[in-house]
Amino acid sequence: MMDINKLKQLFPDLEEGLYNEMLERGTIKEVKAGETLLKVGQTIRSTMLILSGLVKLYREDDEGKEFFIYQLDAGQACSLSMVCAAKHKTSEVLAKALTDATVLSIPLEFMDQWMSKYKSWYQFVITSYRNRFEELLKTIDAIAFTGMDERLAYYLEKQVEKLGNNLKITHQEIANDLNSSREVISRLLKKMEAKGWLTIHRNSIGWIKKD
Amino acid sequence: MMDINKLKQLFPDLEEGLYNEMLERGTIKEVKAGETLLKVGQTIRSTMLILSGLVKLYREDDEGKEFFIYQLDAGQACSLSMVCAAKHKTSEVLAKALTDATVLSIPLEFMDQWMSKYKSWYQFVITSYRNRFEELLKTIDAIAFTGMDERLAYYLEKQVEKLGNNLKITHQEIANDLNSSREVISRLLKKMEAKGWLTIHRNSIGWIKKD
DNA sequence: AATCCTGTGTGACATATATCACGCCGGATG
DNA sequence: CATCCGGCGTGATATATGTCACACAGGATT
Repeated sequence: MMDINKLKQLFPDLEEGLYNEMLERGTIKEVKAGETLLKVGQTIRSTMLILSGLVKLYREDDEGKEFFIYQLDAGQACSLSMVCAAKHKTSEVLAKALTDATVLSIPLEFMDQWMSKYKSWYQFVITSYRNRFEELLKTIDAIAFTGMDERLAYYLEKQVEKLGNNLKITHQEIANDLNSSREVISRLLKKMEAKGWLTIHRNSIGWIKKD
Repeated sequence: MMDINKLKQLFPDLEEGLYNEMLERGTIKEVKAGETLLKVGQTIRSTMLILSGLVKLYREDDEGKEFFIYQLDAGQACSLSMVCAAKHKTSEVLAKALTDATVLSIPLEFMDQWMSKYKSWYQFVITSYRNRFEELLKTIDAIAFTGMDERLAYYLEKQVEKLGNNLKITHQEIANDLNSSREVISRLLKKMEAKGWLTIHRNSIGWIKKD
């Protein structure tokens, strides 16, 4: 159950009244691992705050290929859904639950209200935006400046940070996230294993590299 | 000379008092084409609003290679410099004037003040952020999903939009912006010329393609 | 045990892009 | 005019990555 204290832990530094209003106005949704929270093109009617679990965000191309851009932890929010100056904006990204997750869904109409009513809210929104922005820049660095090998290493490191050093993931899934192909990923993983960075198992990867 | 009416034209929908304060607090700076406005790692002490000209934003890698991410027109602002919850943040991007430009430089201390004082200001900041964010996503699409040919076309189209259909630019400059090499760009341009999309001249490119 | 199915390994090949080497051209400068 | 230099064209080649074909292994199902 979600009470105000948990909310405070997850989203510190907000105003008292805001916590109450969040609980009052929002609805809690449970999603299972693998489920889609938000599709590209879907009209955004509410904003989502992550209470537990991990949510992965993807960019999609015309043919439906999915490119992983970043993921959201508990205590974070989908920045894009928090600001809709023009109502009926549609989503630019695809959001999927990586693990089972709980999200607090708040109808958009409160966004504008809270922006002016709670100073702490717009600060939250703005720092949220800024942080996501910086992640995007890092993502761009990875694609623009480095090869698949470094991108893969960066990807795995991020996953390990969040999920611990025994990743339950297939080579194919990694390939999809990086918009590459299974064979390429397999070969690169092989090289990394040879360097002693990790161990390859069926359906999982054991991470060893310390730095 | 910058008066309040020009300011209103460039940045519509702000509050009366804000325009006055902008002129009062800000300093106007003139920069020549090619000059650097902001270096990576430089501490941000003020925010910049573009009054005239075009400013290009780059991401830099360790070896100093510059990757073009987007550009700012008159009436836009460097989003990253507008929010500095933590003071003494350093810049994540490199900003260079593409043409001669005029910018309004406003010390950071006013940012927080204005955020709470002027509703229109934080709306401006937020929509600014959102727009830049969407541009970043498009940039990611271009690198992640498409080849050099499409990226080049996209790049040229954007330039033409802002600068008209006679671009004064060298192949080398394009290559730098796209983190590619001159030869590749030259060859691709050749193909596009063959398709009748443009004409190649020394130091310039004439754009023909309508859509 | 025999069969399937999914994940993985691997070689051969295609393609895009980067890099190198060199030559050419045209405008600027002496 | 002669020279130089920056911008451009072009072939040869290297490398990274994507693609195809197929083999294999291990767990699950029958």
